Parts: sequence; C-alpha cells; structure tokens
Amino acid sequence: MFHINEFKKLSGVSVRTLRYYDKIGLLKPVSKTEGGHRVYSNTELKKLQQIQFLKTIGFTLNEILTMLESEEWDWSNSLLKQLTYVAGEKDRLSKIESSVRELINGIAIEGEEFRIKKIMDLYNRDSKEIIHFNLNELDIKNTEVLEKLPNMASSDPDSLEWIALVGQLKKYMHLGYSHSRIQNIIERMDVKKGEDFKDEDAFLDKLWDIRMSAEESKNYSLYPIDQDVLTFMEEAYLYYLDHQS
Amino acid sequence: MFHINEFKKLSGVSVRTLRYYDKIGLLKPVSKTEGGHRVYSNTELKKLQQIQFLKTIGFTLNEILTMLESEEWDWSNSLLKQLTYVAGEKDRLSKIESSVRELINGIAIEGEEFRIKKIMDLYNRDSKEIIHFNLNELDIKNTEVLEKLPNMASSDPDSLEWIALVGQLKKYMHLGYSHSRIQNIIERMDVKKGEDFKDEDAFLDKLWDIRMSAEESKNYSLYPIDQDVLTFMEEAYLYYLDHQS
DNA sequence: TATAAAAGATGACGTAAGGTCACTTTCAAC
DNA sequence: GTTGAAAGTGACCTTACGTCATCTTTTATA
Repeated sequence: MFHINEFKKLSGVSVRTLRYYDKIGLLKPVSKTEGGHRVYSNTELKKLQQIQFLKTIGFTLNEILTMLESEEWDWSNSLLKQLTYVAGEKDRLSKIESSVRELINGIAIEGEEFRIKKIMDLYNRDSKEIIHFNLNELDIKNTEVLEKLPNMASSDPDSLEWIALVGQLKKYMHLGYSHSRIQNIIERMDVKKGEDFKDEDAFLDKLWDIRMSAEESKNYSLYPIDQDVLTFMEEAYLYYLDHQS
Repeated sequence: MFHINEFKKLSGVSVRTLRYYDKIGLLKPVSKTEGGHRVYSNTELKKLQQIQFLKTIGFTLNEILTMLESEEWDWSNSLLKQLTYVAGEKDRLSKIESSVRELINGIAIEGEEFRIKKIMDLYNRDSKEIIHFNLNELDIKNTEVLEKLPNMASSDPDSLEWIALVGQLKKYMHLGYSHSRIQNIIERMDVKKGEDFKDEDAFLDKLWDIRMSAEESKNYSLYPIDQDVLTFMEEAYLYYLDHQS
C-alpha cells in the first residue's frame, strides 16, 4: 500500500495526473484513508502501466477507459485501427520531412528571394497531396469504404498474411518486378486470392479490386498502401500472367 | 475584394478560423465595412496559404505569427529545427508502429485474452523511449532460445508472413493434417524455408528447428506456439514429405 | 499530548486551435 | 421599407494535464 507520493515515484506519473485519472474514473485508488487520502496498491501500478502503454500508442484516455472497463474488448480490431492511424501519420510526416528538406536546400542555394515563391509552390503541391487527400479520406472512410470492406479490420490470420505479403512486396520492390522473389510473392497472392476466399465480401477480393483501380486506393484507409507499391504490384502481376508456365 | 464566405471558399479555411486568426492578429482583413464586416483581398489569400503551409509542417500559430511579423527572420534556422522535430516524430511513430505490429502478431497467433496484458506489462516507466520489444526486455530465462532467435521480434515482413502462416495453421487445424488447405500452408512454409533464408541465423530456420524439439518451445515466450499446434505441424509435415509430387 | 511542518485534497484558471451554439446587427434584394 | 440571408460577437466546450491558492489531514518532534 502506497500513498500518492510513493506511488508517483513508483510509476513516474505526476500526482496531478493520478488525481485526474481518479476523477475521470480511469484509475481509482484501492481505498482512501478516513481523512480522504488516496491509497494505491500493486494492482493499480500494473493497470497504470497498461494505461501508459496504450497512451503511447496513441489512444485517448476515453478510449482507454472503455477498453479497460469492458470485459470483452476487441483488441485486435482497435489495434489494427491504431496501426492504420500510426502508419498514416508516419507517412504524412515523411512527406512533410521531404518538403522541409527541399525548402532548406532551396534557401541554402538560392538565398532569401527563394522564400515566398518556393513556400507557395510547396504549399500548393502539399495541399493537393496531403491536406486535400486527408479530407477526402476522412469523408469517405466513414461511408463507402467501411461498407465495402466489412471484414477488413479483423484479426483473421488470412488478413494478416495479406498484410505480410504487401509488406514483402514493398521490401523487395527494388529487385524489379521480374525478380523471382517478387514473382513468388505475386504467385502466392494470386493463389491465395483464388483459393482461400470464395465469398464476395472477403478481404482479399476487395483489396484485389482496389489494386485494379488505383484511384480508389487513395480512399483505402485501413492499411495505407503507397501508390508506387500498387503500381508495382500491377506491373508484377501483368508480368506474372504473361510468363505463367 | 471578398467578404468572408467567398474568402472561405477560395481558401478552404473555416469562417471560425478566419475570425480567430483575425482576433489573434495572425491574419487581419484588409479592411472592414462600416458595419464591421470583414473584407479580404488577394494579398490575404497568399498570406493565408503561407500560414497553412507553415502549419502543416508543424509550427504553432504563435510561431507563425512572429515569423511573418519580423522582416528578417532566420528561416534556415527554424526550418532546421522543424526538420529535427519532424524527423524525431517520424522515428517515434516508427517505433510505435513496430510495437503495435508485434502486439497484433502476438494476438493473431495466440488469441486475444492471454497475451495482451502481459505484453502491455512490459511497458516500463524506466525506459523513456517507446518500448521496442526486443527480446532483452522480455522475461526470458532460457538464453539458448534467445540466441537462436535473434530477429524474431522484428516487424520484418518475412516474420510477419511466418506468423501469419502459423496463425492459419492453427485456424484450419480442425480440417486434419491431410487436408489440402493445410498441405498448402505446409508447402508454403517449406518453400519459404528453403527459398527466402539461406543464412544460418534466419528466423525461419530457427523456428523450424524449434518445431523439431517440442520441449524447447515452452521457453519460446515471445510468440508461444501451443504444443498441439507444433505436434500437428509435425504430422502435417511428415504427411507432406510422403506425398510430395 | 500538543503543535508545527509536511503532505495531501480540492477548486479555479490556463493551455492550442478552433467547433458549436445563442443572440444581435448589417447587407442586399425587392 | 421590409425581410431573409449573411455576418458579427460572446460564451462555453474540447485534451490531458500544469500551476497556483487555500484548506485539511497526517506525522514527527518537543
């Protein structure tokens, strides 16, 4: 049993935060003294560490609250959502990073005059690729795509394998679409497509369809796939069809 | 000259935001009508676009305010700072992404309940860094297994596929080891084993070894594989070897 | 046991960047 | 001049706490 300052030292979380978590019902002390001082135990310490972890991967306190409250929480689903979010943010930051690098280089080379003009140029480009893209994504995510891909957030191993396959494709892209490793991946995708999923709503069919129409991929919000990966996939697939035994 | 609603349509920025920018002195309208309605011009449109750009690369409105106010601003310096910040954030998100992936993988293989709290418990306040689940942080006592599986906690797509394959095996176990679906999975495992990894330390070889000695798998604690899955895998593999071609 | 000091509790206000009412005033068309 | 649309202002709300200010409880010492 610890009082609040000991608990703070054990957990590394500020007293204010502990009181706040108590207030919002996220982490209540195991009991209180007669005078109203909070008393914590090891149980609360563990729970607090879980909270800290979920916070670092980007969940809000409210989300964490409902997660830890409900006994039957769909962890896979929310973790996949979170993965989507995190991967998307990472992607966004990558683009920003290159913009800023470009700007710095431009200023270094061309000097002061470069400033306004180039900022504008960069902004216009970014506004098309980043901002506008995000707005569309948000709008569409809630309506069409979710209906189109009902099972896409499942923790089904098949879905996971699909994710793995796309990941491999990306990893080995530099080998070129005719490379045997790439062709093996494509073959597995093709086999898997025909073999594992015969129902219409299946994850793979939907994603396969999306591959066909590159435009749609922009709205594909569960697992962001870069445009170049999709293009590459298309090329590799065509090559695969041509050279099939 | 535009009134506020036209300006909103031109810029894509909400009316509330425009009024807010006016209030904090970031973007004032060129003039006001006698009745107090805001009037904007093309100059403000350009400035607003600059603001939007600076916002997307992560500057606060306050920073932008001082930037645009002072005539001689050290752009290189602040952009470099921003680059550092953005790159750092990207790095942070990368680590989070791997953590989440690993968590998902663990759940995919093992099922929801058991693993998640245990993994989350790994979060230590001591490590100010985001946890990167490498094996050292895990509570593993058998060091032999540790040495055998150097890369198994990585989010390498190859690892992901392996994980997915084991997951599928578990999922379709009930079909029996001679079922075509199972045999397909086994075949992919076998092909993958020989094909993708030729170096000794590779993930798959090591795990394949572990399949051989079922006892060791008990110490295999990052992605523990159930005993029955291992046994089943062995049976299916023997069947596969017998009936090959 | 009395008392002082330390520790804890509670409440209020502030943060960034606006969103969302509610209510009032001005503009533009007829 | 009337009227409906558009614009104005002000207040409260959001996250996850930090930072006082004031009051009460606990604890250590005389």
